[in-house]
Amino acid sequence: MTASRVVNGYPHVRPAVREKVEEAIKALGYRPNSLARATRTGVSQIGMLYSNASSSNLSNYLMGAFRQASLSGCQLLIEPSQAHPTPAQAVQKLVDAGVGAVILPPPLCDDVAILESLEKAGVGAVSFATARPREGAPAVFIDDFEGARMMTQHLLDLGHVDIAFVRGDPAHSTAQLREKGFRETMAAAGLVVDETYVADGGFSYRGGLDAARHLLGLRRRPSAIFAANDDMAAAISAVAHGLGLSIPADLSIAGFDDTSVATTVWPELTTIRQPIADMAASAVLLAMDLARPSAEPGGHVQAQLQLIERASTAPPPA
Amino acid sequence: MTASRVVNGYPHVRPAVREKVEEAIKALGYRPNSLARATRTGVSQIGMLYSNASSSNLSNYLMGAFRQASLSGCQLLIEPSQAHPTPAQAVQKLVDAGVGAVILPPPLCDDVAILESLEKAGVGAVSFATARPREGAPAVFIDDFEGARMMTQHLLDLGHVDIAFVRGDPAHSTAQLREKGFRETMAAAGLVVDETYVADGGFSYRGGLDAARHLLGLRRRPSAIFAANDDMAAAISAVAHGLGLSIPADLSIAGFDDTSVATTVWPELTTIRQPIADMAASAVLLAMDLARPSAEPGGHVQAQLQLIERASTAPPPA
DNA sequence: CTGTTAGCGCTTTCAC
DNA sequence: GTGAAAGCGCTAACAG
Repeated sequence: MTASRVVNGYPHVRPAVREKVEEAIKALGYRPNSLARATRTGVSQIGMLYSNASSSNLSNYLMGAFRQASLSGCQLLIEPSQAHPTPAQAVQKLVDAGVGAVILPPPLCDDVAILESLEKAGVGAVSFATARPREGAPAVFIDDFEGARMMTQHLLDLGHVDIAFVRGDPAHSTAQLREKGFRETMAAAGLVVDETYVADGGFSYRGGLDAARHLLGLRRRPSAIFAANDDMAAAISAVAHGLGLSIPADLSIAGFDDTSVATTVWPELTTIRQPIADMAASAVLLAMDLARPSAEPGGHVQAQLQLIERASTAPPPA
Repeated sequence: MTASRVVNGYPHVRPAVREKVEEAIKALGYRPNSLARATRTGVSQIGMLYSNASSSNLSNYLMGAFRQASLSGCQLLIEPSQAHPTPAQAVQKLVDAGVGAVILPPPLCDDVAILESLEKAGVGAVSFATARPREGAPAVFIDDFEGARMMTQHLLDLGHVDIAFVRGDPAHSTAQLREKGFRETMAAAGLVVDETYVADGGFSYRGGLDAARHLLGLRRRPSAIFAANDDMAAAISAVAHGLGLSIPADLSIAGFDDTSVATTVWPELTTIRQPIADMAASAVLLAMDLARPSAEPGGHVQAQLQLIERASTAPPPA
């Protein structure tokens, strides 16, 4: 019993005893059995939706979530939201399966109807990677505005002035914030954004292709293009190569997300990394809190962004 | 107890009773608790290595494995093999963690040294997606030769004659088999493979770029290129676009694997789909068998391949 | 064919 | 502060 307390870091154990237990743990190579633990604590299943949309990030999302679930001894039920006619049905399936809480990625995490039906069913929801976390609702998120600001500043610091921006899908709140981050940073540097330098890419490779053709066909070509995600940045890279431009000597390209395509294309993309796996792990933890009867809702976790400098950006041509 | 027998589909239960139990299960919405089950059956942890190499397939791999692990109530320990100086150390870490069996993707599944050290440690190994399953060793795999044959035949049926091939990393046994499948199908059609039409791509996007530059720079350009995986096919597509070629009107491109890039690029790639998620699930099942004391090794599971016809292939230009 | 007993590894509760 | 008792949901082994 005392050993249990030590393992769980509970108080009311004399330091001397605690130390002895810890020694024994090491000596015996003891590892707690999270399955057995779960039988007692009764932490049930938690549901996780996913949409193929952010498919490059999917593996990190799954990995982080499952690793945490393993550690915490809870069961994760994953459900592809597009396998159902409507996302609401996907959520319903999880509720019927008896999950204690649900993790909702965008755009579901901003869907009021789904949130309400969940509340009615008494099942908690954790918003994952939402751009606007709501008060009193558990959420894990990043600061999209700040990420865009960091990247824009990076390009500015490199000496770029003619910077183009490729927008994401305006339906996603993240896309709006990233654009805002770009615009305000440009303004703060005293630069006016030429509207022909802002193109729509819809977060897709295909959209990035179109945007790149427009941008690189301009009389006065930008010296750098900042795309709101990596898929679009990869498309821009492909088009630029096609036009015989060398990257980054003739053109700098920057992405956002640090998904696997960022290191697949050549040269590898300078981008903003979101710690998706850690974020998913946090979401599982929040969901487990929610599933407990002692539900104390409202935990917010903001993940740290990081600028990853790779080979696709450099100072502008002289 | 009788209920337990029914749930597990054991014999020695009168049909009438079985039916009654099943009714009750339905009426009560009973769902077995796989965690509790696992405490009794003692099915321990099973380890799973992964390499970023096939990163696009990673999410399917993880998803299939975790879903099965959830169902079977076993814990999955995943370890990125490149997080360690040598793959052997990654395996060792899992062994030290106390896993009962390990799932090995390529190229680890063909590494004799690793297999031997595992045997010495008394830990079973399941080969995942190996090209040459060994007798007496559990494995789940596909017929790479047959997949390459299917695709080559598809191009042949479309009317192509000048078909180029982009090889994978020759260190992977799958790469060798895919090339063999291509060559033998061409030979069977009475066609001689022009060696300038066979290029190395090393399974990477970068390598595909180089191969495409070589192939599309040839005096007599092939009318179709078959790449041994989707990453390389995507690279070829990018280069072709750059040269102003229209796909598939001027050039057909085919890939292999049906990873997410196949539907990311435009036009979407005709490719060979492997049911990675199902394969991973099978691997977990095999691993669990292995972890039990009653170890009856040698299960082989061959997964079914499917040709996915998308927009990147068409008859050759007139 | 069916039911009883015991126990998996852990934690909650409550005595001491 | 510490430990004894009980029980989570399930199944192996045995008894009837």
